[in-house]
This record gives sequence, structure tokens and C-alpha cells, in this order.
Amino acid sequence: MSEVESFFKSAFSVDNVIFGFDGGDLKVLLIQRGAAPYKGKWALPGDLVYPNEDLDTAAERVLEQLTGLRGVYLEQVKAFGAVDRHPLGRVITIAYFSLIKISDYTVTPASFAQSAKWHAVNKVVELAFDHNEILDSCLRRLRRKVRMTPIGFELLPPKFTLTELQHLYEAILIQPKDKKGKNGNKGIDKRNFRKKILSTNLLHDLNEVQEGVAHRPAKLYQFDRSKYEQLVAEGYSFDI
Amino acid sequence: MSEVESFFKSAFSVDNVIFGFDGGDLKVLLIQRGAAPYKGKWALPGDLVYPNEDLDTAAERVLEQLTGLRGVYLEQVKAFGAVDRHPLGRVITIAYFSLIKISDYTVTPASFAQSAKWHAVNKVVELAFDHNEILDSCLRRLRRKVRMTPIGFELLPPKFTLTELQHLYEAILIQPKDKKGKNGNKGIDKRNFRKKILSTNLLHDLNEVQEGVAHRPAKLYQFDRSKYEQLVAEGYSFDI
DNA sequence: CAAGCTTATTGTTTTTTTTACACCAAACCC
DNA sequence: GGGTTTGGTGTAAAAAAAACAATAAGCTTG
Repeated sequence: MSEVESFFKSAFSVDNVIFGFDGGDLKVLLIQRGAAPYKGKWALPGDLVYPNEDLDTAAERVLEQLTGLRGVYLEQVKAFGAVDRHPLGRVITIAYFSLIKISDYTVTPASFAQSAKWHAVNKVVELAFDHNEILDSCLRRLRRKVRMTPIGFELLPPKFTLTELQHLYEAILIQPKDKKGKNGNKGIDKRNFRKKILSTNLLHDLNEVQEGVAHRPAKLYQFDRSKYEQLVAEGYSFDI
Repeated sequence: MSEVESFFKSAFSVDNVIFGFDGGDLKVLLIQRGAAPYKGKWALPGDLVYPNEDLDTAAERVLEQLTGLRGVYLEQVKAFGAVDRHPLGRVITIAYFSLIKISDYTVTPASFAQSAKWHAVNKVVELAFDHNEILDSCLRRLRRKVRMTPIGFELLPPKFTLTELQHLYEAILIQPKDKKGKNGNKGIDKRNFRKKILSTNLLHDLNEVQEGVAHRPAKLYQFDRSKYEQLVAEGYSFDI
């Protein structure tokens, strides 16, 4: 390792916690490492930052190389820099999380040989490096942020039902506390949730309904981003 | 610059926004740079991270070298890594903020030749590098955090009055919006503030009063940290 | 096509939290 | 002892949050 170490003295990287929602669980996109260290382990997608590249740009690049997506929600969380966090040298990493519509991600583009796969965040295994810790930080950040800003919609298709939206909030906010038995996590009250979310006036009723469901079809809504931005300019603050 | 540039390729630093409270204004401790770049400009205290030093440790070191203080409140905020943020090379910096009791900071210890000085956060001038942006981020973080966790007490002496505590919250939370004229920033209602803060039961009434004031002396209180930690263990969440 | 199944939709009441608001008390100064 | 200054207190109205259950709409099945 020593000749590697002398070459590879100090560097910085970005790691990206890419969240998605499949209607039931909150998921995170992980890659299986094809090379040492931690070969075979699941890890967050990430890369070293290029010498002339901003941190945000590097995070966008990692995201695009893996998913082909651009212009999606991306937020820096914090830096992780424990001396021994990387076995081959001093590498501090800047953690980001991004929110994508899971249906926009099809299969791994050709450019990435590694196998990438969605994992339910509640069932994530042991990851490479300090990536479990990074994931935890990003998840906590998401839990806080999703109640203060309307970023939840980034995880849903453009048209969605109120039930889907509620399930999204439940998947993000309700953590499995008690292992089993009667836990206090009842879920969100349906009537109160709908009342609250509709009272923001940020959902546009499309006058369309679901199709192909074996029960009463639900109405479809769309998030009205321009209205939100206008309200923010007037001092409005989203809060769910 | 080119020979410097080739030597000084890429590095990381920490910068520390050290907050204090003098009874009236929220302050930040700045140093005046004694060397290029930005010689003579005010800047946040910071330093390069040593090769075998954790990021948190580096931030603690910067704080201790400047103030002589250890074991004070310190929190990482985020990384700043624009390509051109440092004129001499690629340096990304990890921003921290810390909260100290302003009376614990006497004068610059001998180890630091630079002149360090408290500046009211509302009147901070143009700083070196991207330090204004870093300060803004840390201030926003403090504003959010001070309402969610009882960190405000870190800025007050061990014994304080409710009026002092209220002034602290006002100094942190009320931002001077409208330049002049009738702004909407009325300040916090005294009765409601006292009701709310006392209802947490986290303030211990010391049965002592102020001395040497030319008016009715106020009662002194102390923050009960052990009670807070016990309540947190039971699921309590501070909220002001 | 009727009965049954599944999910969607809706309103009221109670409780809790937040806001608004004004007067007397205590110490010092002169 | 009267004036000045800051400390300390309660109540009522408004707003927000929480608790709670019956009917509606479409599909499936017999």
C-alpha cells in the first residue's frame, strides 16, 4: 500500500445519496464496488473532484454519469473528513443528496459498468467507507427539509394523487422505531393531511383521475411551482 | 503567482465563525489578515487542515489558538469549494461555527499576532475570500438551530436573567429587514417569551437576584443541562 | 346485475398552541 | 418621598392541530 499512499496523498471527493420513491418505500441508489478497496461492497456513487471543477459540478457529474439525469434537485449536506476514513490516503468527501423521479431512472447507462441498484433506505446493508454514516446524515437532512420546503414533489411523477403524496411523506418521515409489536408510528391522519396540503393552494387540481385501478380512481394533482415561487417572494414559508 | 501555484496545488482548510453575545448585539470574531492574499482585510479565523488531523480537530485547534478555549460548542456547517475561491490555488474549506461566552474571551493570546476583534454581525464589512458567504450560511444555520436546540445558553454566562435571554434571542432571530422606517420586526412579546421558556422547566431558579443595577433587580436562572439530556432521552424536543 | 370489495373523499368537534394586550412591584436616584 | 427604570405577571381571543367515521365511486365476482 505504501507506494500507493505516497502517490495518493490527499484529495477530495463527492458522494451522492440519490433518493427515489417507488410508491411504497424511500429508496437509495447504490453501486457495487468493482475494485479495491471494499471490492464487492455496496457504496454511494461518488468520485474525486477534478482540479478545475466546483464541488456542486462534481456532484452533478456523478449524478449524470450514473443516471443520465440533469437539472434535478441536489443539495450539499456536509463534509466527512476523518483521517482514516479512506484506507488509501487522506480523502475528505463532500456529501450531497439528490431527489429523482424513480421512473426517470431506467437502467444503468452504458458508461457505468458497475451494477447500480435501488435499496430501501430502511434495509440498507453495511456500506463501504463511512457511507452508512453519510447516508444517515443525508436522511436526517431530507426528513427535516421535506417539511420545510416542497421538495417532496421531486420524488413524484408530475401528476400524482393525494394518497401517493401522503405515502411519500410517510415513507420519509416515519422511521421504524420499535423493532416489532405495537409501535407508536400510526401514520399520518388522512383527513388532516389532505386539509393541510390543499390549504397551501400549491396543488393544481387537474380534473383528471387515475386510470386502470380496480377501485374508485383518485383525482390527479400537479405541484404549482410558479405559484410557490411567487408566494415565497411575498414571504411565504412552506410548512407541513 | 505561477510558482506558488505549482507548489500549492490543492488543499483543504477549516474556517470558524465564532459567535459571541455582548448583551446587545450578536458578534462574530474576525481577524485582520497580516499577509497576502487579502492583506489587511478582515477574515474568518481558519487554517489548513494538518495531514493527520480530523476536520473537527482542526476547527477546535483554530478556536483554541485564537481564544484559548476548549470544549465549547462547535458545529460543522458545510463545505465551500468554488474553483476560484482562493487566489493561490485550489483550496476547499469546511465552515464551522462555534458559540462562546464573550466574557471568556479576554484579549488575543500571545500566540496570535494578528489583531482579532468582535464585529456586530449586522455590520460586518467586506471580508476576504468568500467569507461573507460563509458567515451568512453559518448565521442562517444558527438562526434555525437556536430555536430547535438549547444552544443559546452557550452564549450567556452561567447565571442570567430572563431579559438577557430574551435579548439574546432577539439579537439572533430578528434581522434588520427594512432599511429604515417602520419595519415589522417588533421584537418578542415579553410575557409570551417568559411563559414559553419557563414552561420547558429547563431553567433552574437560583433564588438569587442581580446586584448593582439601578432598578428592580431581576432573578437569576441557570440552564439545567442534565435535565435537558434526560428529557431528550425520553423523546423531548426543544422548540422555542 | 346485484352484492361485495377496495380505495377516495369529505366536515365537525375538541384540544392545544399562539397571539395580543396593560398594570403593579421593586429597587435605586435624587 | 416622589420619580425613574426595569421586572414580573394573567386572561381572553384566535389560530392551529388533533381526533374521529360515514358515504361515494369504480371495479370484481357470482
